[in-house]
Formats: sequence, C-alpha cells, structure tokens
Amino acid sequence: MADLELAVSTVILALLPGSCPTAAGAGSPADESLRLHLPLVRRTREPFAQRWALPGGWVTPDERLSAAARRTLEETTALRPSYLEQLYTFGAPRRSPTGRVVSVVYTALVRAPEAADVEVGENVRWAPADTLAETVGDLAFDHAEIVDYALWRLRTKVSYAAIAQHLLGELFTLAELRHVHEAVLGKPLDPANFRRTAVASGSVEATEHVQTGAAHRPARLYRAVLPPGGATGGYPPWQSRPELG
Amino acid sequence: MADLELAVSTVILALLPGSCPTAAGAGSPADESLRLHLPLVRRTREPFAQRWALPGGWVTPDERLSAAARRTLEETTALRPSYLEQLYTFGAPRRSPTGRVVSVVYTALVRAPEAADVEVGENVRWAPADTLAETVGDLAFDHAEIVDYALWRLRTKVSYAAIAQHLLGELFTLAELRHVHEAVLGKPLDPANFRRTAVASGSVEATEHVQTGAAHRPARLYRAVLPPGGATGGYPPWQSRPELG
DNA sequence: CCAAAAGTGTTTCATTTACACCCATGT
DNA sequence: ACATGGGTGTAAATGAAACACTTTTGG
Repeated sequence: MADLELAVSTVILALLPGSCPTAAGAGSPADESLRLHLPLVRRTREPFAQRWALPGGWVTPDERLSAAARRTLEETTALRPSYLEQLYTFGAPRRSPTGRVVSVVYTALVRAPEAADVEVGENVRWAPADTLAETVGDLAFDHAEIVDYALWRLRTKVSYAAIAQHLLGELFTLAELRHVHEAVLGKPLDPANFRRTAVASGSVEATEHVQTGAAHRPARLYRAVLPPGGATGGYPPWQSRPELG
Repeated sequence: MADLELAVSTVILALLPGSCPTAAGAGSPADESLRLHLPLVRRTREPFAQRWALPGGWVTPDERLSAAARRTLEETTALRPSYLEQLYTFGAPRRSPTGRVVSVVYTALVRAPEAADVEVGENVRWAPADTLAETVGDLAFDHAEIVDYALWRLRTKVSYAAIAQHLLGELFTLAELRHVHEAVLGKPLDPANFRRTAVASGSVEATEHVQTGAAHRPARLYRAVLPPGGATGGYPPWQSRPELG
C-alpha cells in the first residue's frame, strides 16, 4: 500500500449573523438572522490553485487523527474548536489529480466570539454553509459534497445540549438556543413547544441568572447539562461523549 | 506523513441460530433463537499471533476503500456481503505495536445461506456478536471495541427495509423480519404492533406469495421496498443508499 | 377438534402540535 | 401606556403500547 497519502480536513461551523437571500428583489431589507457559516482557505498551489477548500493538512506519524485535525485547523485559521467529531473518510482513487489521497474528515463547532478571532483576508474567509456555490464558486476536490454531508449529519443529529454549549457560550437563553436549532434545521420553531421539549429533555437546566438590557422582559439563562456517567446519550460505548476542546 | 499504513477491516454480521446462554444451570433446554454472529480469522503472525481478529488487510493504491474491504473479506472468508457501509476510522498512534496503522472499518451484512458457505476451520470461525469475550477470548488489537461500536450503530440505525433485505432473503414473512429486529435490539417485540409500524413505514410491501408447509396458518411474504429516488431516507445526499453487493 | 401462529380491532396512554393568553421590562 | 419578546396553559391531533379477539392452517 505504498504511494498513498493520509490527510485530515475539517468542516468547522459557527453561527454568525448573515442576511438570507430572498426570492424578492435585491432591494429587500436585509434579514439579519443567524446562519451557519464555515471558514474556507484559498489554495495557493495546484491542483485547484485559487479555489476555496476546507482547512486541513497531512497527518504526521505520531499524532492522533483528531490531533491532526486540531493542528491543521489552527495552522490555517487559528481556530481551536470546542467540539470535534469524526465525520467520514473519503478515499476514492481519483479524488486528487496528484495521486492517491485518503482524507479523514472531521466536523467541528466554534462559538461566535472565537470565530470572530479568525483573521479574514485574501486567503481565508467565512462563507454561509447552505449557499457555498453561489458565494465562493466550486470548491476544490470533492469538498462541496463533504460539506453537504456534514450539514446533513448535523441536522439529523441535533440534540439540545450538545450543540448549545458549543455554538453558544456557557450560558444562553432558550430563545438563543431556539435560534440555533432554527438555523440548523432551516425552519421556524414554536417558542412555547421548543421551551417545553428542551427543558423536558433534561439536557439544559435553568440558572439563577437572567439576561438584562433588552427592550423587553429579561430572559432566564440556561446551562447545558452533559449526560451523566451511566447513560451514553447518543454516543458509542467507547466514547461516551464527543471530544471537547 | 511517511511510515503510516492504511488498512481496512470489516465487521460482517449474519443472523444464525445459536443457543442463548441463560442464567439458569447448563442443563436448561437450548434456546435455539436467532442471534447475530460474525466471522473471525485467527492471526498466524505477530503481533497477536493465535488471537482472533476481524477480517481485513491493506489498501492497495488504486482501489476504492470499499473495494479493499470487499477484496480482503473475500480473501479471508470467501464472503461477499450484500450490504457494505463505512463505520469509522480508527487511527490511534499505538493501536498496533508494529507501527502506525490507520484502519478504515466497514460494517457488512450477509444472508444466512451465504454465511453457511464460509469454510470454518482452524483459522476461521463464527462467533456470537454479543458474547465475544466468553467465546473466543480477547480479540487482537482494538477489535473488541470496534465490534461494540458496530453493534451500537446497528441498534440505533435499524430501519425496517434496510436490514431486512440484507440479513433475510428477497422474500420474508413479517415474523422473520420481527425476529431480526428482536435479535438486533435484544428484546421481544409485540407482533401486532410490529406488523402495523413496519407496514405503515412503507419500507416493506406485501406480495402475492404465501409461505407454506408450517404447522399453522401460512404467512404472507413481503418484499423490501427501497427508498424512491427523491427521498434519501436516512442516507447522505451524495449517497442515497448504502453500497450494495 | 385442537394447537399454534397469522392477522385485525380497540382501548389507553404519552407525546407533539397549535394557539390563546398573561408577564415583565425599556422606551 | 404600549410594544416586544419571555413564559404558561390548554385542548386537539398524532402516534406508541397493551391486549383481546378472529382466522387459517397442520396434526
């Protein structure tokens, strides 16, 4: 099995404000709702020079796969994700025109403040996850398919606590949590029912604190409650929870 | 990233009759219900010589990962699975004492008749999936963890049609399908409710044929109905269904 | 006729959905 | 005071579980 290279790539998502494109004319008022975004890096060499791609790089002989994902992510974007999970391994023989490359792809989440630390420039940018092609054109390699798969997995795996703590801060209002779910699922949710099901799931708990400063009744702040030792809620037996930052 | 080897391994499951170990004394009548079994191969070299392991081998430069899984599976057990799906990629630096080995692990299903073709011998055997340690001792490498993860994923992903067509034949009775689910989930299911939910799911459809020869009323035979082109029922956008044999 | 499994109907319970309504705060 | 979003109540609709019952075969 010589002549085969092992790489890692990361689909790293953050929830950032961004105007949604509407079917109406361009003059419509900007819809400043939260949307999922991901950072892309511009390739400077062939193949696919100048095209945008997922952050990633080669695996070194002594590091874990997840460590390689972390390292390459920090080298290219300075991001250190609070959540990291293996997504899938892509290994079709002609994925890369330069030779056989097998890529282990990870999905990661970062909070908005950390996301803002990324130095956006000529070769690094954020793009809305659901309209990549219109925003940055075709991605390099098979990265567009990879992003689609990551989004599909996120939608089918949303749990109240998991993405809360990693896309939002430690404390958050239920409205913020609902906005996260709305952005992920792409549809509005009933505030009353969302509140009940989220609280009833036991994965978030109320704190003493309340949000202040808004032009309406202050909202209570909640905290994510991780699944207790025994119950591996949705994760494999050998890994009772996703890797944390 | 030199000095790194890429392997594939396969957890391949079949539904075979096997006596369930009961808490009562050994003299209790054998419970000949169906249980999930998987084939293991005995290692003939170090490391872990004489220990049982998952079938697998090295990836060659020009084949797809799934093709490598198929090839190594056939070379070691002569099995050609009717269903093959990527499970996870294991790449901890010290998984193998001989050096860095990254293993892309696949899960596969075979029907009982094909499973019977395996030439069981000194170096190939079937073992019940849920009591591996008691039956064959510790597996080589981290293969025991891998099997646990495969079983966990199977339990959390059972859909009526998918596993039906691949663990049973093309035609099957609802009782047989229910036995499959009972074996996977490890608990009895209500026949009446199972029938309703299975049929209502739209993933199985009745045929004209009926089973005959049993000492009771003949059961109608059903067929699995694959998800139609549009709706990717439970599979990623770039792969609307699992790989078929 | 009897046993045994196929197949149907019905009742009950829990969960989801829809929506009306009250509460607390900044302007 | 009033607009705005936070938070609660409630009733209808949907779906899952439990179980009694009828049907059809082989012995």
